[in-house]
Amino acid sequence: MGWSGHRRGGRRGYHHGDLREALIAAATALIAEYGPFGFGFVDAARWAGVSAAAPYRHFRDRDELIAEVGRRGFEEFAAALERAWDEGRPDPLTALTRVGKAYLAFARDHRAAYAAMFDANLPAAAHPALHAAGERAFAVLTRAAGAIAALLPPERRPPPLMLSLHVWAMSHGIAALFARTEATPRTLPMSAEDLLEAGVLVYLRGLGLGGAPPP
Amino acid sequence: MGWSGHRRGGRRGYHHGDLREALIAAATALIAEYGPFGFGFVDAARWAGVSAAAPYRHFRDRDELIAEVGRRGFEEFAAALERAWDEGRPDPLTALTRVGKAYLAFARDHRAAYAAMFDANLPAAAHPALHAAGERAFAVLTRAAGAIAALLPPERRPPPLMLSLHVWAMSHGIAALFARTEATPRTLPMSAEDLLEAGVLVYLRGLGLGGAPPP
DNA sequence: TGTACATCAGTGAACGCGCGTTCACTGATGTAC
DNA sequence: TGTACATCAGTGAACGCGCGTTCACTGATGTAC
Repeated sequence: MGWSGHRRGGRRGYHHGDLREALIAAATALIAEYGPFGFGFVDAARWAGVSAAAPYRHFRDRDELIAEVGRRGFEEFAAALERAWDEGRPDPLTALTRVGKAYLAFARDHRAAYAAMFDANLPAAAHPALHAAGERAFAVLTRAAGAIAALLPPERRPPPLMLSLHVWAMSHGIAALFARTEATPRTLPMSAEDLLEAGVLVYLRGLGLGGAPPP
Repeated sequence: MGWSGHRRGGRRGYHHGDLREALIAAATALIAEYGPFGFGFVDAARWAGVSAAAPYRHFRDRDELIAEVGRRGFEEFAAALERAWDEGRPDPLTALTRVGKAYLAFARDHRAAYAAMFDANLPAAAHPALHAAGERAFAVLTRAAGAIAALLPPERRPPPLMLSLHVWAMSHGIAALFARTEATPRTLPMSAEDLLEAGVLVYLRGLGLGGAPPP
């Protein structure tokens, strides 16, 4: 995956073969362990088994490396949400619930990418590719929101953008507060997934979707 | 506020007078500017105008200083939410809307504290006072959620804890994604405050509160 | 197929820097008498 | 009221350390002929 060269396995000689990829893998591993601020260029080089000067052949600085981890993260994230949405099959509400689970699964399984995407706080202006990828991922959500909104008669139809912002905010809030177990050993009455699913369902019901209030 | 001594104004002689407070102020200023990972013990000392060794008289290390900023943040946060809730006057829905605004206002006006509270990721076990203060702040939300839930007939009443987790998650999500303007110059169709208010109202309507779906 | 050459990824030594931490000290403060 | 003394907050010098960055270099690779 993403491995373009003819070399296989580890380092073979004076040249690395695919140091760029190795550095991205290093950053991913190190961010997952120490957070986006807890690692450095030298770490990444050491992890990849090259000298401290080598990374400069591939990245201007640390931020550019983090930005690349985040950019790829957003691409994968968009693909995962897209897959979960599956064009709204079998119906938009079921599909949106699946998207929520995919969101949390991504945050949990790609901690480094998620941190690079949302915690690293890289200025959009300095990292346009990162920002553009973020927009693409968000667009998937907004498209889903459009399909949900279309279930309602036009006069009660909310702006899809608002809907997607709400879903995104609740997803991110739950991911940030509860799904990354490490620091907050808060005892939840339910799993993060169930909490998000319940929240989104209540919200959709508030829009007039999915039946009457609970019995 | 919190100034217990008889000294006023700045440094006067060999002894600082209230270095502990000065270091907390320094950390607050520095975290607001560089984030919880972007400053160090030496910075804080310099900011407070003392030698690099002085902070050790008051804090074991950097984390303990951050934890104290976070602990105080949670105390203030709890007080601000409590004030906004105002025992649910004039009615719980109006009061909860006020709490939402207070939440975002706090995140914006106390960036350093908010970051120390939610981004610094200090292990709860190592910082029990911080964790306890966090619980107290969360308890305010849960109390409000109880009053909201009590508006519903028992057979349709959701667990207050779930309700408060949902409100908290959406508030934190919006604060993290949109209210801290710096990194994400996303153009919102409305203010973060209005977005949160709308989200919470839709959610409450989904619970069966606050009237029918919009016209 | 072989050879000379250009390219450029990675080296390793070197640097300045600022951080965290320690230590014996110093001098301001409060208190006992 | 004055004096001697204990306390301890803050000093400043010193240290080791690892980071980021630069530089002239080296040697592996691919390619032109």
